[in-house]
Amino acid sequence: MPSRLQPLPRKFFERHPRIVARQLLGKVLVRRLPDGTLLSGRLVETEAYLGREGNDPAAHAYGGQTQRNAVLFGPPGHAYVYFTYGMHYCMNISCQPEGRAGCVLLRAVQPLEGVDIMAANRGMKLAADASPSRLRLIAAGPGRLCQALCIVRELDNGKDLTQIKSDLFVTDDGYKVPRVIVTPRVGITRAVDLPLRFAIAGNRFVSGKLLG
DNA sequence: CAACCGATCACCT
DNA sequence: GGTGATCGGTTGC
Repeated sequence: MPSRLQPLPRKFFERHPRIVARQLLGKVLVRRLPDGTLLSGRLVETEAYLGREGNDPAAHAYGGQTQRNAVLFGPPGHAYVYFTYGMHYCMNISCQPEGRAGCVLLRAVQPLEGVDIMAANRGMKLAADASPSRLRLIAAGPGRLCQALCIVRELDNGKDLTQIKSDLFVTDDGYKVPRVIVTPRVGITRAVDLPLRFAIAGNRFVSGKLLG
């Protein structure tokens, strides 16, 4: 029961985004809805974005602090949720000590609890015998992940994910990641070659093609 | 299947 | 006024 477990502590997120992105693989993202319903999924794909000192032109923090990206410059372990392409949210977690703006983008989860509700949030009707390829469409990709878990900028941006009472957090259920694949990041036009995308090798719930 | 395109808007220059 | 850390439908090989 991931829900009973503790949120990962702030120290977990205080490290370099590359380390945090790697270490988040296999952890469980938990969302508690207002009515108490639990939605959760195992993180199978993440991307690191570096702070200013990392000289990462693909990162939102690259141009310095603005109103939009202010959360990234705050303490680690907070949600940075932004709206893009006119219709999608993306969720990141701030990393590194306050003042340094690294973060990790959550790109995909393998649905665990509340699968039917997450599918419904995505406008899908799931048959009882839904195939893996269909289950994949629930949360493979940062926009899908947010839609499935009801993550929106208006309510979730800036939320502290390390509080025991938080309705959005990451926890460790003891799962061991068998093998990790590292690739360049997806959907960016600058720093396209940096190997900062991490995924669980062979996992079907990763966005794009099956890796490893 | 890969490639392309349209949707649609917050944000920054 | 241009540009996206995207998605899903359509087109065409």
